[in-house]
Amino acid sequence: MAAEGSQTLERGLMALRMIAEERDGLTASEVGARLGVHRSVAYRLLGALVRQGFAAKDDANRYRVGLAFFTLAELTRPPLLDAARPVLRDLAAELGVTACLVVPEGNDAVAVAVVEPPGSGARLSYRVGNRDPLDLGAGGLALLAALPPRPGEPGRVAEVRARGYALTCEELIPGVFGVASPVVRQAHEQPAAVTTLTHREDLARQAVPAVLAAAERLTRALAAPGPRDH
Amino acid sequence: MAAEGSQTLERGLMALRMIAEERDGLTASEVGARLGVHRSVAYRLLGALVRQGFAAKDDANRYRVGLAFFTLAELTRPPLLDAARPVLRDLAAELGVTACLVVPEGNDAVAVAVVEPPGSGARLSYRVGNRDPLDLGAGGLALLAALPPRPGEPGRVAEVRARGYALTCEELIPGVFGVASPVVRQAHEQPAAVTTLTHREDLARQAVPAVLAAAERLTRALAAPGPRDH
DNA sequence: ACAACGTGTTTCGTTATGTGCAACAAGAGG
DNA sequence: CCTCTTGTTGCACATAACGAAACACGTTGT
Repeated sequence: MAAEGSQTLERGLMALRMIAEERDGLTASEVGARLGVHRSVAYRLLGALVRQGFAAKDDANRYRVGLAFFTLAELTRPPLLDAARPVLRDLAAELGVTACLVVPEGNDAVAVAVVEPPGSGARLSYRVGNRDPLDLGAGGLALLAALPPRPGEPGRVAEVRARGYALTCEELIPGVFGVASPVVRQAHEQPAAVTTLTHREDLARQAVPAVLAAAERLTRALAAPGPRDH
Repeated sequence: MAAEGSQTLERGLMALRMIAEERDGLTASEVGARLGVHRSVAYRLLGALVRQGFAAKDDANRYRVGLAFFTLAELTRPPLLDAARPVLRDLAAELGVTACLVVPEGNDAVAVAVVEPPGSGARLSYRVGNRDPLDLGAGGLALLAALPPRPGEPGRVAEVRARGYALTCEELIPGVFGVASPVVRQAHEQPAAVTTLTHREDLARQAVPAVLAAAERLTRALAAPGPRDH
């Protein structure tokens, strides 16, 4: 089940990920260095990305993601993301914590949306695309509770399933508390979970009702037929 | 300035675009047929896309876009798109027309967001990613009016610049009228334009004030510091 | 002023790499 | 039952990607 091959494609996709993750873009030399290949190779890879519209070259020869990337992403964007944004924003504003939406992939929980609280106070930053094991952390536990039972899942998942939320203390990151609640979806669809991060335990405990309400609100929003913007 | 090469990468990116544009995904054989290569080649290309997370294989061996694609798009998503969605939605609902946001690329106007009116009536459908020449159609003219003057731009651009909107009659598609107004942004930033499509001329003329208001609303929303969701 | 360095960019020979074909397994349909 | 199509994997060959070298250009430092 290996099916190796397509070295060039893989390197090109790595380059695409690199320029997407750097807000200021990258030069061909930098991409080559990170990829461990000669500058000229990176130059050609980036040229192909540009020709297909996935990257664009700056005035200063820095490469950033291109328009084709945005338009394709917009075409395939799941309604879940549009529905989640206002819910996360309100949650972050109400509690003053960082609010995320996570979905399962393999044995990980992946963050697909993150909203940090308004204002200039200290905040916990969590990036879209971050992944943590499903059996560690509030978000992953909430996902496990929404998924069909698996062999070897942690015992406390039953508790999360009964209560409707998960509260974890410093499980993933020292000094960080998490509160999460699953978003129920169609039986055949992948679940999701709303989760919040804070470094104060009292805030985490107070957050429980709001997180539960946010997950329910999102569940209802997905059940209702959303605006058709296709 | 040619810089050819990277055939494999280009084919892989084409495959990625294909599976993103088909809502139901594609099989390896279908991708191979459209690409003009052997099934086994498409199979290996798609395998590389899956390994990098840009594609995912269905239970029925159909390939769709993968999680890495969404997370990268979310990381690089311009604030313009988030700000535009409610504006376009209100505009579409108020007028009962299709509302779009377009940005310039090269000599084309590219649609980056489209909202169709609610309800089940007949609607003009326009897809994200569609591109039309800048000098044809209301959206393109509005962009030209917002861009620094170019040699050889159509004479009526001056008029659009003065009035603040463009109204075109069946310029791009027979029977379709367009109304557009530019969104003003920072001097060094790319302009955008709000545009609407309808097949009734009276609706188009009545739409002018609302389109102007929507473009102004979006301009103000971009000037204000948006919520930091990073 | 010059020199030394780091770019972007192109050309070129070599070799690794992707390609196409064939073959096998599995499933659907007739 | 047979047939057709699909997914999947070896294999030999030819292509296409690689890395080095070279050139032009702009910076930086001396």
